[in-house]
Amino acid sequence: MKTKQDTLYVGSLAKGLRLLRAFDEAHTELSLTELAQRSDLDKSATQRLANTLHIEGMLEKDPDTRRFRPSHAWLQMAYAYYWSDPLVGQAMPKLIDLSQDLGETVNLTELSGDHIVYVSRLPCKRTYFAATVIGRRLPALSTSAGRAMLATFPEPDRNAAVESWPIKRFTPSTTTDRDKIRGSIARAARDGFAISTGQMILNEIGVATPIIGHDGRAYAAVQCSVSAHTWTRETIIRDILPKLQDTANAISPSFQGHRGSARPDH
Amino acid sequence: MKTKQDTLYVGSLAKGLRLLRAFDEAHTELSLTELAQRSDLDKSATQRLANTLHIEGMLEKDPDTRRFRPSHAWLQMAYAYYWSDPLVGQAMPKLIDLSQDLGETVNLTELSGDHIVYVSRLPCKRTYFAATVIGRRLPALSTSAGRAMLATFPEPDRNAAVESWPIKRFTPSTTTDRDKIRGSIARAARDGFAISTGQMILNEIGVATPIIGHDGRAYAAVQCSVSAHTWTRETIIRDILPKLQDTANAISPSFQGHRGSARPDH
DNA sequence: ACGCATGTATCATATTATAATACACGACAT
DNA sequence: ATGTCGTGTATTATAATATGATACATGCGT
Repeated sequence: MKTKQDTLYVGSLAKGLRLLRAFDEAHTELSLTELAQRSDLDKSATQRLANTLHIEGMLEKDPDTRRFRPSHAWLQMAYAYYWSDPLVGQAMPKLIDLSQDLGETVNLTELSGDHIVYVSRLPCKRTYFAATVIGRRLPALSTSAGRAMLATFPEPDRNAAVESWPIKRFTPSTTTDRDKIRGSIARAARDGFAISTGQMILNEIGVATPIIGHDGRAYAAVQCSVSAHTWTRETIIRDILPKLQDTANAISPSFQGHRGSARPDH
Repeated sequence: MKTKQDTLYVGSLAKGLRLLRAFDEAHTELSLTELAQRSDLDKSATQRLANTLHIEGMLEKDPDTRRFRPSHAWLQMAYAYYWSDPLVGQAMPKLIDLSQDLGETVNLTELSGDHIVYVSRLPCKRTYFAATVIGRRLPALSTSAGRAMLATFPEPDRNAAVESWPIKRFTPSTTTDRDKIRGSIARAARDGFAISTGQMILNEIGVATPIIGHDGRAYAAVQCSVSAHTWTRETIIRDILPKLQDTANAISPSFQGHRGSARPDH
């Protein structure tokens, strides 16, 4: 759009990234023309860029169907990420203990702009695979983890987020009323944890506790997803919450600072 | 091997990818000059490309230290990968059951050229975090999973691999003798599973069973890593192996075909 | 056999990325 | 203070590079 502005901006690289972003849960393998459509590039550009990505091992190409797919290199990216994120190394052993102790699925999530990202996931009970895979992004306001984190922010920031951050309706019971969300976050600020019901999946309850950073704010949270068939708000608070909080608290002190999410603001 | 390759090769994109590849377990955050050195690009190119990657959200930049790091987008790549890999969706529920049943760490690995890649990982016991993170690549010949897969290949292919594929010494007890490896694979071909001891980490035993594809070959394996302090070859074969095999067999029939790993051969 | 959609290859053109340069800032040493 | 070094940043003129229109090839359906 405004590629013109900067001589420090390499358009070809950016276009190549657009090809990569064309793949998601609904588009797992793409033909050349689909790729072109989804990344809004003309056929020639797509051809050249996709070919380059293929040669460089970022895209696999089925010799028969001629369709492209993410390669194993995409997993290596996650590998590199894990090492680069100081929180992951600190948290993993404790999260493993927690999941063994609880016998329920435990997740580590981080704030990423106005979304949360599932950074690590320890599935225990059989659960919807789809629900939370590593790397999934969800609107922070619609998740227990996001609310637990936001609850640690000063009130002005909190309110600004509640007003402007995106919300997406996943189930009929997803909360879209921002006032209710504000209330939920206020309660989380008071209690130190957040619980949400059926926001993403029906009959799914999420409970999250914040991992507080050096500045008193949380940019990460420990989250636990359980079935509403076997758990209630009360039993969760009684049996899960204490251990969840212990884990989050055990991670917090050993974790100082958070990854600057600054974007260029030219 | 310069641009002369083709007019279908976009050098700028390839260079950008080299920047991404500069990050690994030993290089978790890089300054501009480090980035330039590691990707073998001059300062100007690095500046432009890194800036582009930053603007596009692929690299975070610490405003103070000016150093770059992988962003959350790197996790999203793994997310997209998971959806694109037909094996993952099939295997996950069964792997979860298995890990719950065994109470030991279970991994799903795939063959990627002459390496194996950890595609999914379900940690149970506290274990070295470093050992196996998602996305890690290891020389196939040095791993139980790699040998279990190779064992399903016709003998000529097997031998060619044993001769030419790379080996890396990780511990004093890593097997570097290719004849011994050939023997290990031959045994795996006979038994239908592979066991290796102390290849990656001392006092660590790996056992793997192949996930057989449509052509009788395995491009994936279910693997289990346990401590030599609590397990022996015999107890593993008695208590772990049957369940491991059941799981691999349960995945195999529902999984037809494998992702073509064809590279361009111009 | 035909049209249509898709993947592939080619090539002249100028848009685009390039790499040399100069500037700014902080660290450290004398 | 004053110097040098190592950085990160910004600005150019230059031509090399990516571009996209085009033509060719291939398969699929009717």
